Amino acid sequence: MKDAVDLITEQWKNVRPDLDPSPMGVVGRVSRASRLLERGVKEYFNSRGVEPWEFDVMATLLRSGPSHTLCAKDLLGSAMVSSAALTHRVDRLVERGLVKRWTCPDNRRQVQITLTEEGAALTHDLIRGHLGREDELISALTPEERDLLAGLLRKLLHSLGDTDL
Amino acid sequence: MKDAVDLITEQWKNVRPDLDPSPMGVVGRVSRASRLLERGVKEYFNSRGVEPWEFDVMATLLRSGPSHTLCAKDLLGSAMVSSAALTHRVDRLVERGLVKRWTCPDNRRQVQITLTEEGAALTHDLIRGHLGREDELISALTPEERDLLAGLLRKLLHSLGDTDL
DNA sequence: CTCAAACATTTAAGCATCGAACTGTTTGAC
DNA sequence: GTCAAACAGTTCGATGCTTAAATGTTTGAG
Repeated sequence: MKDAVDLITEQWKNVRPDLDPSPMGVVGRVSRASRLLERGVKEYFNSRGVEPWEFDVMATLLRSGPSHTLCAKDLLGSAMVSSAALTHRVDRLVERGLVKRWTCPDNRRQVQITLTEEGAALTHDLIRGHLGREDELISALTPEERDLLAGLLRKLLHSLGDTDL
Repeated sequence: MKDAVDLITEQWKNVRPDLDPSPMGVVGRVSRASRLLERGVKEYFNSRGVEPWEFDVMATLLRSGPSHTLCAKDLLGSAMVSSAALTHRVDRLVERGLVKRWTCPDNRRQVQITLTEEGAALTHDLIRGHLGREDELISALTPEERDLLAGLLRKLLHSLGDTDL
């Protein structure tokens, strides 16, 4: 069964027979799959009145430990966005009362961000449905295929220098 | 070898042992890989004074056939962006003299977009380096692994309704 | 001790995106 | 033939992102 990327690589072969378009077969599919998956994830969060990035920040705090607190720099590690974008995200979450921002007394350069009770409760409430939605989105793949796919991507991510923390 | 997503799923298992975070193992990795790959691709294009979306539009026209022409609707099919975004992209490319926009005489609702000589030459010039860069980005994977990965993603994309044309 | 460099975050300016409303064109049911 | 609905693009307003510059804090070389 052909997909959009097969059509694209075939077209390239016609136009530029001197080149091997196969790298697109991987990069293009990762990119397209990411967009479609993120679209599906966004649908779920929007149905719950939340933006995906709001969940991302809150989930990182919830996951981080019982204090539900991280400094901006550590939050930045998982977020894959610029520090300016993180400042903006935290601004919005503070406005919504989902996180608190406070200066660390030990190092007044650092800003600590803590999930409020409300933020923690909301995140706990969202995570089950979120995982359910993700499971739905990849339901075409068998458990073995999922593991295989995750394993290949892990190897790729490692080579690209992906690191948390 | 663990990656960032392994750490995230482990943290979830601690915080919510009642849930199975494994769908994140797939969705999270696709998303992170996509961001890192796109960052690498952007570096190449920026080094050549072009934005990735400029190349995307021009490459779609170049691939489409000898006339290097498509109407906006067809361009939209491959782009995975809104029609508003496409209008904006074409505006910018017209300003740079890389494409021409003209109303189809047969159906005056349709706008045709044609690559200029300069746009076609630039795209021909960019494609080799682009494929080289993509090949570099996935160089950690063997040819067999690339095929396997592409195959799994093709299956996933198909289930998500990805279609060109 | 001092002060320049390093560090952590915020502010500022500019851009690409989106959804929704709008303009102009074509189709087809009557 | 007429006119409402469908269609193809564009415009508008708002959002979130980026890079670069700015602010305030800490460190450490001398």
